[in-house]
Amino acid sequence: MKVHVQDSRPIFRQISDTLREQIRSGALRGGATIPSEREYAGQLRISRMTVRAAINELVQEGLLVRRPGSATTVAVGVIDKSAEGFLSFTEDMQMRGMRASSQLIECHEEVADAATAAELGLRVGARIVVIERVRLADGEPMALEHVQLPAQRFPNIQQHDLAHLSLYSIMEAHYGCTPRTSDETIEAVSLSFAEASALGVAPDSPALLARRITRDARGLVIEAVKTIYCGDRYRMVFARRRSESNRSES
Amino acid sequence: MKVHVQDSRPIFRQISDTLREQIRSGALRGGATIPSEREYAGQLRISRMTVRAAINELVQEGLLVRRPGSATTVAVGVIDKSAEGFLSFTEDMQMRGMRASSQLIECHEEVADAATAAELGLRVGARIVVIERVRLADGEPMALEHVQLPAQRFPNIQQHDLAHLSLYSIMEAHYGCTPRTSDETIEAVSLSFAEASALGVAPDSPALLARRITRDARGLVIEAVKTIYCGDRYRMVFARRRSESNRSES
DNA sequence: CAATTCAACCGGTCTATACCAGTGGTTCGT
DNA sequence: ACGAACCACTGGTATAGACCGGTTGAATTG
Repeated sequence: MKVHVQDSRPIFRQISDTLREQIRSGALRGGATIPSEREYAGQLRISRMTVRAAINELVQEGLLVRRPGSATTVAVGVIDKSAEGFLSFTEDMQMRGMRASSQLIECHEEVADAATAAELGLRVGARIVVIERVRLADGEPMALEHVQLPAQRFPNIQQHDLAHLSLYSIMEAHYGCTPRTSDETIEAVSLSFAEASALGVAPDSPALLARRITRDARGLVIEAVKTIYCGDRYRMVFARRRSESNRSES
Repeated sequence: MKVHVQDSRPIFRQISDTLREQIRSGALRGGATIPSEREYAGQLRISRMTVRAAINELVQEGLLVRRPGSATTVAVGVIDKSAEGFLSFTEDMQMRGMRASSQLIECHEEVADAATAAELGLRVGARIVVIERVRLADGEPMALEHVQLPAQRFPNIQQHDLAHLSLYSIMEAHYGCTPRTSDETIEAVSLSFAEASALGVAPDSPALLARRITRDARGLVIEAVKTIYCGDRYRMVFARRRSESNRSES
């Protein structure tokens, strides 16, 4: 392993990126012990604290496990980090190796009622954009999606290609808005006749109803989404991690 | 704020705990700016790096937001951390203010078939413990739970009070085993006649089927759980966070 | 040989210091 | 009045050293 001064990344990130790559690529197997912090420091001629910062990142991500008094090892059950956060439908399908697209059913501005305004953190009467789409995966109907956005935050968002682009990528590219946190609930429901016919399945089929409130880094609500996933076509995948009660220096 | 030498916690944890409490209690509102790192350091007569370690924890948890060149502020949309990890059924119900209990349907040892052995990371033929329970919340049937454990890791676990205790608390107290990561899938299904009658609802009712593989800190599988949640009684709650592409020193 | 001791090594915490790159307000010159 | 330069601040990164308590295996002792 080497560190380069001309690299724009900070040293500790160069190290963590290298280690991450070695783990992902399988060069470092699960359970393998990595060299000690002092060894890295001496080898690379950098401070031990810098090495620790690098290793901290990977411990954080669940890739490494520290054992005081003993060596640091590569975690065995590695969590797929992409499944840890939350994804837009487009991203979700991409991850499953499918192509996402949409049939636009509705897209208009309207005035927020009390409940919606509360959800989005707006004043009653503020304008919102409502987007309703059938979401397709490789051309097959997979879900019904109902999105509400604050109109002021995303002016003229209707003009973009809502049939093929990820909503999050549009937000990020054109409005400088990055989704950061979400509160989500999931329940099982039976499809109504209208929903079932839109998805091309039998009425009363079981389905997942997911509601999501998404916020950006400042804590502002950027969308309220209600998605109905076809029960026999969609399975939601999670990778979760308990925070250790015995936290470390972080 | 004060730090105490006689406190067994490390200094940086004393600080982060205090700050966490101030945020949770509302003494520090969302959006409020906290004193600078150098100010804390001077005030408490400790090193700035120690202050950083404390603040890092809270940034990590999404409670604080750093803004280089400017102040660190309390995050606005605060994620409920208890909903971020994964919970045992008992913990889940506790969080909702309900009392969890169980009706034990099955509890026996058996030999793992190929599929189960693979799930639990055991050799085919290894012994496993199977626990089947109806999970009740405040006395009402809420879910059907099917748990498989490696028998070797949890000898005589059948002896414990599986009707009232959290499985995780038993694991932790008697086997020194802490759940750390989980891979989970959730789908919508219709209840079979048997399942419906066990839960006391109509057949073909919609339900959530959750499958979970749980691992400890070493990456060893400690349980494989299949839970069927009654659709009209249970709603799954998540708080999720996207990792920022622009990571910090951590 | 078994039990104990001990030293080498591990990560965990903390200090004091240094310099950088941004941010935002003040001040100065036009 | 207004832009430019400056400066006092913020967090971000990195250094080199120190001490602690736990782990482990080898050396020593009974």
